[in-house]
Amino acid sequence: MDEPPCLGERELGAWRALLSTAATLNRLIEQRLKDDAGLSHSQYEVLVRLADAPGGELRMTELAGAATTSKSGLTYQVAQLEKAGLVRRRACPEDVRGIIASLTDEGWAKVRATEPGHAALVRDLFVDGLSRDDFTALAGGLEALRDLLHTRSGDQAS
Amino acid sequence: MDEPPCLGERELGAWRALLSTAATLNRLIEQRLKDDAGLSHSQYEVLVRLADAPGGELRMTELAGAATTSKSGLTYQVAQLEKAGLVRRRACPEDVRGIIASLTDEGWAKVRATEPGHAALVRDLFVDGLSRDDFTALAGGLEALRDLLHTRSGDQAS
DNA sequence: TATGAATGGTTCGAGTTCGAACGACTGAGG
DNA sequence: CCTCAGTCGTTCGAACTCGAACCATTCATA
Repeated sequence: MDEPPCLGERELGAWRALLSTAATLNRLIEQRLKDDAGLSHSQYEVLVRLADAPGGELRMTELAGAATTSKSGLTYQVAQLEKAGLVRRRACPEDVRGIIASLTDEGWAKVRATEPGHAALVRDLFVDGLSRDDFTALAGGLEALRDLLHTRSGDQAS
Repeated sequence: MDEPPCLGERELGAWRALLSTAATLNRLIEQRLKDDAGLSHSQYEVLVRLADAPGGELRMTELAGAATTSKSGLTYQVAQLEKAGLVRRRACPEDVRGIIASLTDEGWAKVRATEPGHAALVRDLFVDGLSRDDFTALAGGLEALRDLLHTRSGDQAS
């Protein structure tokens, strides 16, 4: 009944499954994206976040907060995207420190062109592998975990 | 009834939750491991795989197959671990090409010293966040997905 | 035995990632 | 008006990652 000092079979298996699944999925997605659109996964994520935002623009901090990358990593990726002509950067009117990243026309076009193939692959690899019920359960668990971790991440302050 | 060309709310949410959860979890684990033991997450994974294997040794290929990293990445990490004195490499008696990586005494000690704290953190962040039933469902889904992807990954041959 | 395909592991170069340190700016409290 | 803590985004150096190219060796087949 008492908690063992280390993880049991069950927990360890689930943990490894999470790591392994995420890694493999990431690798396959990355490859497809590279072949189809010449984008890395993180670059594509940035583009999609922008496309989802009103007006296709977002401040760097908001972008970094939602993303899977660090502040400095975001700076790098946005610079790459700007070099590629997919994103433009401009000053934020309300705060001189702020920088707003916004999609160019070319950026919009790239997102529209890339999204269907990407979505199809995600569906193929991730969604269609499980029964409807299993998928629902998985989705629920993941979202609960994400929310939990999100609150946990912001708790460093005294 | 027909599948939409793009992912629905439901699927997209789950997909992002998976990416976000894995990334955050990885970051927190990495940090703890670095502070506690001076190891990166991938290094720790290599050590644990070895500790799980009979005799604390495994051939490079077997190690790479199970791990979340590529062949060349593994070479690099094992070299780091060897420099740190935690792992030794020796020739494989049955196949001159092969290399066997094995834990040193110091490697065993490191694993034993690090595991409890690591396990506690995984339990805290990953396992204890969900109810027993939710966790079981999540684990089942993840393991099914991993197996599916594993077969899918080996299908490149004609 | 010879030959060609496949495997095991390393090396190499380019790209990506992170955290720490930084300069610029804001906003609250005296 | 000052000052001082906190925020915004960038820069920097070091570490990590990957795929492709590469030898050495094995295995299958003739």
